[in-house]
Amino acid sequence: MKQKPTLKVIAKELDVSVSTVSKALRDSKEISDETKQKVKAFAKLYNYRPNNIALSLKNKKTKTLGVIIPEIVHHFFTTVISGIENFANDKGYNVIVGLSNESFKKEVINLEMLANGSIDGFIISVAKETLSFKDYHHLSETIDQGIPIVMFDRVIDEIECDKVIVDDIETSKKAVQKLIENKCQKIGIISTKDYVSVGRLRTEGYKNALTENNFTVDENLILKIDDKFNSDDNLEFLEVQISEYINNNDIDGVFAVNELYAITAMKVARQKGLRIPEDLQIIGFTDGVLSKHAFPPLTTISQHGFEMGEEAAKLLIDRLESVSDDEENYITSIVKTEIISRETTKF
Amino acid sequence: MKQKPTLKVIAKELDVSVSTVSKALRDSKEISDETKQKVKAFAKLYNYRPNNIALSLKNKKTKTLGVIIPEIVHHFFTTVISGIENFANDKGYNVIVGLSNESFKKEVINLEMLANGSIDGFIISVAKETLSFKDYHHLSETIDQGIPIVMFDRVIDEIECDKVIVDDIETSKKAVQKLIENKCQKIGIISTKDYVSVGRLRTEGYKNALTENNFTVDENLILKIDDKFNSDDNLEFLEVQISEYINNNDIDGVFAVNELYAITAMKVARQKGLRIPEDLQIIGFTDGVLSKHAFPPLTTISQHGFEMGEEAAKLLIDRLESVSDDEENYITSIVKTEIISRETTKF
DNA sequence: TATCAACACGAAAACGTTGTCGCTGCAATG
DNA sequence: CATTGCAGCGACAACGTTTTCGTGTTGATA
Repeated sequence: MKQKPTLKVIAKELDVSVSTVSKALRDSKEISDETKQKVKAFAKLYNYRPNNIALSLKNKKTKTLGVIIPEIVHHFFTTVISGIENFANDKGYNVIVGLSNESFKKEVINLEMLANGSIDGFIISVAKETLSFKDYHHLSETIDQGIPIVMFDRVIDEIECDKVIVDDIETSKKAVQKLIENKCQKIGIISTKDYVSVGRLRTEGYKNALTENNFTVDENLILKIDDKFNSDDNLEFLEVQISEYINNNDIDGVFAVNELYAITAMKVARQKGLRIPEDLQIIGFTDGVLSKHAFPPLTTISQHGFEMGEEAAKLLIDRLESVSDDEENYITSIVKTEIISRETTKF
Repeated sequence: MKQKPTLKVIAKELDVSVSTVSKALRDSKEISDETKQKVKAFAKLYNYRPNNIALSLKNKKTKTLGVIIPEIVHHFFTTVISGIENFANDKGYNVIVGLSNESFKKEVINLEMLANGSIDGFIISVAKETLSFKDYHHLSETIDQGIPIVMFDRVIDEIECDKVIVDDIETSKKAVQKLIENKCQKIGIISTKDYVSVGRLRTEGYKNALTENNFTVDENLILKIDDKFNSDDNLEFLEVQISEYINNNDIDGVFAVNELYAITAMKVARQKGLRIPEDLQIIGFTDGVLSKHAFPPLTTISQHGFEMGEEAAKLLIDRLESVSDDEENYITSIVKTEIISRETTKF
């Protein structure tokens, strides 16, 4: 087992000083070509790599981004991580991932665990529990300490920082508009409780589309699922709620606020003998594996998670590397969405 | 913006030495109760947290694990990460994620980027390209430098290190056995090229099951998909291959080496007018969202990714924290699999 | 009153790196 | 020959922390 060589051992071995070795490796003009050759050859031979930790300490920069998300077994979030990784790696940054599991406490712990010098900045999608508690002190304190945060998807209006979102209102309006154009008469929405910002906004877009087309908004057609935690754990509960909803309302079009809700709606509709899209047209949100491989393939809205991730990473790194330190000049970046028409809608 | 306080500023503020502050905070008995109170109160007030980087440099331990996987938009891998995170966090470790995108070069870069002191050890599932190139120098060199590696799922026999796998041969044998018991007469397998260890082993298990039941092994029934890269990029290609395969062989049972192959097989079978499971029974490998939400729900083998992740993290942390430094004493941990019977098999 | 332990604290080194500054010796200049 | 200039290198501080090893003061004991 070869131990990693340090400047010190190279220096001793070559009988020069540490500073000389350092300078030689960085091609300083203070050092003679002869010495440079010697040092570089030796360094190469022993596969010298500067110790990152020492550099971090000296530079007060870790070149590492902290990403905190509610769950990782989730297509959208992993797509975003991909985008973050892609951009960050290109810029020489590493990505360290923390999972909140939708829990406020775990989110706080994760933040504190990393905010002690381990990372230069955060990219966060906040936990549902945090949103429902409305307790954001950990976030504002982090920003206060000079560690920048970029929020994506689930953002908090009260906190000032860079944000990356889709235009939820406009997007869901487009989706409902499509349902209307497809001759749906009675259109429902399967959404989340209002404390989840995306759910609230998408419901708003749904309502807007209806009123603009002279449909009356029927609150009975608005289902707000209450799943505080990881949705995979209470699938039956979800199914029961959606089943009741579909049985009680003879809708012919439904907009679901995420993929899972849409797929579940398809499932219960099929059990009820409804044909898709003849009897019921469905549009989902977030284009993941499920939508693509569902039967029939689900018409859905693509959030372009990869681009969101890239954009979030770009905003964060820009802020980290900007010398001007212009706080309060925060950017909210809105990434475009797109309806992917597949087979759960007539057109 | 409050800057993070250091021991030095606390010391200056309280007019004591840095050592005194450090000792007071760590409850050293060298320090009087009075001073301790004073220091602790001040530290709390200014929300002092020891700088992790400085600690890492001093202790030569980062308390960070590097996880390198081929892709992250992938149910199995994210499940494993969940397990790793879960275990690692409990032990006070962070997890830094690197993506190889199935590329040898990116795997090497990721490894080098982290092996300079940023992490204490690696958990890796190697890229397909690495497996096909058979170039493992980056892995052996890392181990040589004293950085332990734990491999999972896709492992390399030639490299000595801790490993976490499922018993692929035995598991796929069980699956095929089930197909046989379900009265299938002509059973095929959709696998990968042989350089992917899991594909090779699962094919072996398939053959074993057949011969043990006095079936003849027909090489035409063995489809070895050649997808060197991210499988999502060439879905059509995949579909074409599987479609040809199913059209040319009138099989009534098929074992697919992963979820996507199984789902695609279902799709082309449906297009061909085959009923599932009446005309064709299908078993997949890796229980992900697709299997659960497919129509009909797919019978599949659960690899227990979460447990694999936990086990990998455990092996790595055990090795990191073991004082005895007993190299060569490597463990290969085999986690149990389980057949989840759903509706693509008769029983 | 002299000796000594106990107590409470400070100085300094170390982890690996970079950059500033200063020093030495040699060549070129007047 | 004396001065200057510069090439080439080393010493040292600094980043923030922990820990070892002093060191000075106090109070008690002989």
